[in-house]
Amino acid sequence: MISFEDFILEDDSPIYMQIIRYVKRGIVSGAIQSGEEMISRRALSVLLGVNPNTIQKAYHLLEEEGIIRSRSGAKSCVEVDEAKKEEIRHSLLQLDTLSWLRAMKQMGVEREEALKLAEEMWQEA
Amino acid sequence: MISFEDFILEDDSPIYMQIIRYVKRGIVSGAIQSGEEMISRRALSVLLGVNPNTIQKAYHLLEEEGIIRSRSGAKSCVEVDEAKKEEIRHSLLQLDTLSWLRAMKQMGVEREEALKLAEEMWQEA
DNA sequence: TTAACTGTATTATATAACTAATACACTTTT
DNA sequence: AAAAGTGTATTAGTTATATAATACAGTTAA
Repeated sequence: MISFEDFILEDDSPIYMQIIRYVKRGIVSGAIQSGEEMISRRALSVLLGVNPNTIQKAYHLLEEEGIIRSRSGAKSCVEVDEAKKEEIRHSLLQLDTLSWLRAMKQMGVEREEALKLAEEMWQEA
Repeated sequence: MISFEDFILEDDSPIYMQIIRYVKRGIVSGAIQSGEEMISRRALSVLLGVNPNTIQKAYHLLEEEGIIRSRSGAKSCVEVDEAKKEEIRHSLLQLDTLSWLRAMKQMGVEREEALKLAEEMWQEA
């Protein structure tokens, strides 16, 4: 079951967005596999100290995106085929990297300097 | 005068935050220098198609952070010494890079793969 | 000096994000 | 079968974000 063990709340974006991001990244890494059960909405709300409705919003959106499947009464399950996984992987890698590169460019950081900085900070991240 | 020429609205974070980020990054790159006049709140609101109060919120926070100075009736001015500039540069580089590296790690991307991806995408960013 | 522009402040409204409390029907477990 | 857990829904309230319409006093420029 997906336990959200290493999930940490940040405060830059809405909580339900952070939950969606966490699940998507887990799917990309392989830590979350198709067929796995999600932790229940109530349990996750207690675990994160967040309102159940906020979790419901995240799960509902995940279902609308075709990433999880829910049937009333039972736990929700992750359900993604290889094509979906590759689609998620591609879009996340692209968007995250682009926004970092644009930040560096806007700050006038040279390519080599940016790469060197990333290389040096890798282990502490 | 700081004209916000290349400023583009994205929709992931609040507009007033994006404005603050834009000014800070400009200071780091040197595109925005201490002593320069800011575009007026009203003019910027027209330029971005955004409510004047939203601009006022951004400018007010920039003043609270000790980045601009305002006197009633005259245009606001950027006012940052070298120490402040270095502080901004350090925190922005650190935070932006850390969040990208964490994203890569959460997706199970190896260090070499991440660096290679960034290198390849540099020009299109 | 006047007119235009500027920063600042106020009041009102709308939507999004989050919390709170509760209810109902379905599934799983005991 | 009964209890516990589950997805789903509803209603209400708070805070943050953004818009809208004014107003006033200080500064700048004609």
